[in-house]
Amino acid sequence: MRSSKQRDEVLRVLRCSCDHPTADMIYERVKVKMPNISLGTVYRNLGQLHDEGLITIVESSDKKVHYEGNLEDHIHFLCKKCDVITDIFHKNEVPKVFDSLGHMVESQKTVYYGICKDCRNNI
Amino acid sequence: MRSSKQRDEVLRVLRCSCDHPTADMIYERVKVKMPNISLGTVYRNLGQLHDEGLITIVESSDKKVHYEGNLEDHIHFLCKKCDVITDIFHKNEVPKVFDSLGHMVESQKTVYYGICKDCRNNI
DNA sequence: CTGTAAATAGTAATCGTTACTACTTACAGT
DNA sequence: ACTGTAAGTAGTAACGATTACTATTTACAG
Repeated sequence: MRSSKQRDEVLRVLRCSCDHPTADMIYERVKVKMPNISLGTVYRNLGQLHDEGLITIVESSDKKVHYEGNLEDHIHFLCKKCDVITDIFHKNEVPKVFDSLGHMVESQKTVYYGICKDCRNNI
Repeated sequence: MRSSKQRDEVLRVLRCSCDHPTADMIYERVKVKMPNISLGTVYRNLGQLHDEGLITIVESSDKKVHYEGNLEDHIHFLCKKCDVITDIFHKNEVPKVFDSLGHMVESQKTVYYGICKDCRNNI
């Protein structure tokens, strides 16, 4: 992967975003410093950064893909009314944290990511 | 919500599916018994069933929404090569299960769902 | 420098999902 | 049973997030 100013700026913007922006939101923020950047460039670089493991994709309620630049291990609370995603960093005190934040938890999901047996053998 | 044969069939198909089908896959399966059903009907009923909490949405690697009719509490393993989603029901023995299945886990995500403080107060 | 392959801007195309419309159906009230 | 009506449906058009394409620019190895 060659270096590019556009990709650097996309990554910088995402590292500075504490919300979980979509490609379009990132596009608008990158345009502040790079008015001529193309939306396609943002999409391509987000894909590359994700492939490299430098950013992650966050599940959301709308149909758009949300990105996150904070790689620190944490969990998400997703409000089903306003769709806001809240970061929770105190992993070991989850019930206590939700209690103090005032959020009402209704359910939870855990997903593991990796490579399955078949794909490992068929390389 | 009034009863409808189409919605009953969509739910029946999803209850019998052990994979995690998309709206289009469900459409094809429902068409076996109801050849004239409309794709829009499938989408609308999937939305209603989800709103009623009778089915759940599963995160996936492609851009499509995957549905699940199995409400039993379990976790998912998502292969990043073949995108197959595997159900894991032995929640308390996760590392052991992955070991015996031969899957290589690289990362995990936990998401909590509910209603946030602000939305609870603004009702 | 210079050749080249990757990256970009701008635009067109794709396709999963929603919206719309005329028609049908479930079902509550008579 | 009838009937009014509002929800549900089939079929099709529209939408919009994402991807593909193309001519041009840029990074960088030799």
